[in-house]
Amino acid sequence: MINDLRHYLSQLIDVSDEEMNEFQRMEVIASYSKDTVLLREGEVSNKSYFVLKGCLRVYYLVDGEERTTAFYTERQAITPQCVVDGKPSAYHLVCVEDSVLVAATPEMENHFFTKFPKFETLCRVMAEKMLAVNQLSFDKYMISSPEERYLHLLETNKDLVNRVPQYHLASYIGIKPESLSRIRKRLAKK
Amino acid sequence: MINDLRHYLSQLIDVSDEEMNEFQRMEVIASYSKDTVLLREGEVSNKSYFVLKGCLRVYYLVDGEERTTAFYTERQAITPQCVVDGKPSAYHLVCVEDSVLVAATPEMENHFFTKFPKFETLCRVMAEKMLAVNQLSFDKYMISSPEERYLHLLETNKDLVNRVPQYHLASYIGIKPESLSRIRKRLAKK
DNA sequence: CGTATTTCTTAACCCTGATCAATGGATCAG
DNA sequence: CTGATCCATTGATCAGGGTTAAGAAATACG
Repeated sequence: MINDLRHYLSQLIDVSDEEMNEFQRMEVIASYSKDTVLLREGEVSNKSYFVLKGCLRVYYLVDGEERTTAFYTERQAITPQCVVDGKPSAYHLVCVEDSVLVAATPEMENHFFTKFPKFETLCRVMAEKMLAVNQLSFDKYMISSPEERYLHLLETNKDLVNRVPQYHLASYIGIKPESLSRIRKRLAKK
Repeated sequence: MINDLRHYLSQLIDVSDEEMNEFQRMEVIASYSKDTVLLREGEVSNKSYFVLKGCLRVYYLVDGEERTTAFYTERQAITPQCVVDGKPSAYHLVCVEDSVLVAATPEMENHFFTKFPKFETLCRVMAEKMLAVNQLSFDKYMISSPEERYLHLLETNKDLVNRVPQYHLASYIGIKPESLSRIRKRLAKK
């Protein structure tokens, strides 16, 4: 899997053997089986993740009900809010599939940034891009109806639709599984 | 206003006269009157903004109707997506009030980062924080009803409720002005 | 295989926000 | 002061998602 990481990074910047060896030494890559809980509501973790393989899901517990707000698949990164502010996490982070992840703490990152400064520039640029992308997704969500959100998912993320159960997707687009069923039926008639 | 900026920055890092003078030289601070359009849908701008005073609004045009997705007030920053990806902007950015803003291009930022590297670390950390905050707002929006969103606004951003017209707020929480009126009426009865 | 469990679909009825239309208040220009 | 415009409110009716309950389909597992 380290080669997947190298391949991904090499598309963004030049990476040396030395740098990749440092990744190896820090033992940041690990496998997690399906349903592994990476972060529980109320916990304070210091781990950020980058998905090399698999799929993660973020959900909140609202009146005992799971409300999914995000999925993370290959080449996506998540730094839980508790890593940034040190407060108990408001949500759960779990593996929807068997997954291979890069897991790093801020300390490990700083160690790495000091040794290889260009990675800090990379991370700043990536964070800015992710912020812009996230803002855009947020906007799209706000200006769309559930039906439009489902169609948008089909267009831009068909992969995800096939990988996760529909009741998770329903939650993700802000409705109940029954309603997603109805929407699918409506759309099929056209 | 440069002193407001200095005061803000000094809460985060040590700032020297030399650094503030560089800000002056770059002429990044400017005033904009109410209703000024900072960015139009379809345009490609290279300007990022930081609000020293006033209020900005982001909106999309959906079927000829304005759909507000964000407000930015004092000490908030916005890097429009077009600055990051160079594609035409999907939204409009306008001043809701007379505003004083820091406006910078990526070139100006890089110039500054090269001269004063600690600002790059500051910006990376801020981008990461903003990403976490934005993700959290997104989540909150997703798991809330319009009524809950309005109550949440009152709790966390009463200031904004008093500064912008209700039909903008209604759009922001995803409903029509008439519905916000009804929600307010419902709530008043309790 | 066959059974259990999980996931998806359907139906009836309810509730909230959308739509359309009208009204009243506030603000502003002349 | 007087329209004109903008904004907030109200009412009637409509559409779409929520709720509840049942059953069908798919999947897992002994």
